[in-house]
Amino acid sequence: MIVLDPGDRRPIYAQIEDKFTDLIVLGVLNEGDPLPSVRQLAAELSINPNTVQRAYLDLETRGVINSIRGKGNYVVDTAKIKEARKGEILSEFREVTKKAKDGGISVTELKSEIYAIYHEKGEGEK
Amino acid sequence: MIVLDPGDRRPIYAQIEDKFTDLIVLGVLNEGDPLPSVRQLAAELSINPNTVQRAYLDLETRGVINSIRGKGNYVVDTAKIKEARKGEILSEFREVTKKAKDGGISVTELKSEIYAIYHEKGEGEK
Amino acid sequence: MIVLDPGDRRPIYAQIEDKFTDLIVLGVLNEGDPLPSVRQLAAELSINPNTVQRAYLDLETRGVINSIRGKGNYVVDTAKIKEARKGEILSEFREVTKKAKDGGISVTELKSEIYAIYHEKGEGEK
Amino acid sequence: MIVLDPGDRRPIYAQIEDKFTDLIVLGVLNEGDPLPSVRQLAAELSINPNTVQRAYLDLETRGVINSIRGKGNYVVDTAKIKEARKGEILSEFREVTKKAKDGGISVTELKSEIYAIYHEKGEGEK
DNA sequence: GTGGTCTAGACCACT
DNA sequence: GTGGTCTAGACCACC
Repeated sequence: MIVLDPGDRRPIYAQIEDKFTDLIVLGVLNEGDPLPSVRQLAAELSINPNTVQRAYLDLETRGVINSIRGKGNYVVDTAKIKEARKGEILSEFREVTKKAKDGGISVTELKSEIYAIYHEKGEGEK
Repeated sequence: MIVLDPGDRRPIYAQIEDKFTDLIVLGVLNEGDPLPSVRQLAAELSINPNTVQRAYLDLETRGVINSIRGKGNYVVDTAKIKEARKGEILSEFREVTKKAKDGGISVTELKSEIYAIYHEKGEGEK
Repeated sequence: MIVLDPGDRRPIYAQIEDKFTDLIVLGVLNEGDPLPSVRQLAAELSINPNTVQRAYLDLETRGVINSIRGKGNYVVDTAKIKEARKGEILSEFREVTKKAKDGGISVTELKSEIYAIYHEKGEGEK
Repeated sequence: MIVLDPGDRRPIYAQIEDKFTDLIVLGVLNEGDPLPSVRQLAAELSINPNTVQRAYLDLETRGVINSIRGKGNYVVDTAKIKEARKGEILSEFREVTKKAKDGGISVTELKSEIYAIYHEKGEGEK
């Protein structure tokens, strides 16, 4: 369900957090769904349970999941997450577009990139 | 000439490197132009000279500048830099566009963002 | 009769204990009154019978109820409970008042809060 | 500067967080002031550096302090903290006052407690 | 020197 | 079984 990218320079816990928010945004995980247990996910990824714990703690702080002692971790609030995520992406998009403008990249070039991505047939990757 | 953003979580040396490549891409710095001396820049930004040193060292490794012992640091090779930078930006742009697609953002929305950025009146600074 | 608050971070057994002492302090439950059976309450709240058992055990240890094998659990000693509870509340009250003082909250502000609470029309529930 | 209460049932990291926010509310720590380094505080309290780290991380997440790699942790935003703290205290105060009302404690009794606390001479404790 | 991440292993509280 | 806290000790990145 979750796969780590060893090439990714970000901390492991951050990758885990992102993967789960992705799963929520994509609609794979829905309100009330349980996350894998701390120990189980740690075993699956062969990392330390503390690292998973930390990721889950962050997710709880951000209001993405609800941790219940002795029971498990459950998704909450998918709507808010999706909205927040959309805002983040748009702000990133604006930033990189500004850089593109400064770097002398033309509007047509950007639009053709968008076209390519939104109309690609096979999902080839992942 | 260079301003640090304390809110930026990236290491200071990385910020410095980026600022200088930005200045090159924007055409403010051109082939042969001198960079401020390590000590002077360190004093200006009130940071440790080691940090500036490291940034300059990285820039030299990447072939952006040329360090001459006892003389100073000089810009080289603006063309290659500009090309490389353009590639980086485009790859970033593709990545964020993919995320936007997954996040359910429409093509029209992206295009309107691009329009807004490319047609905004120059607002002097930042 | 008893309702659990999932938002409450305290352990379920503690919530159950508190609810029953509340019912006693409020005069809903009186000396000799029976508590619901372990199994019945567990079913009602859809929680594990062990959790209810633990709550009842604690209440017995504190001398609030009397467990009779094969018969049930009965309230004892309402007077002592009420006194003890009053002491607890006052000590909590003192503590938070001290914090209020340190936090720069004025006496008038506190008194107006008290006034509001003691004179509010009963708002049925919650 | 910071003292732990072994009798306190709350986790150590939570105690540390509270102590520092207290110091801010009381005006002992002000905007820009540095906190003790992770290792130093850990040594002082003879606890594990990880525990201090966790406390500082939480404080940073809550926007109370600013962690700068290789430099230290610095207080930010004292005004917002003080306001938030005041709100928390008032809400606690309301809650315990309601309990007092339900427990049959009179308004006069509460007011006399307030008087005693706000007018005590020697600060005896801490 | 500083903060940040991770592992290994232990113990506790709760269901 | 579950999540939560803590220790000990290591290594990295940054200043």
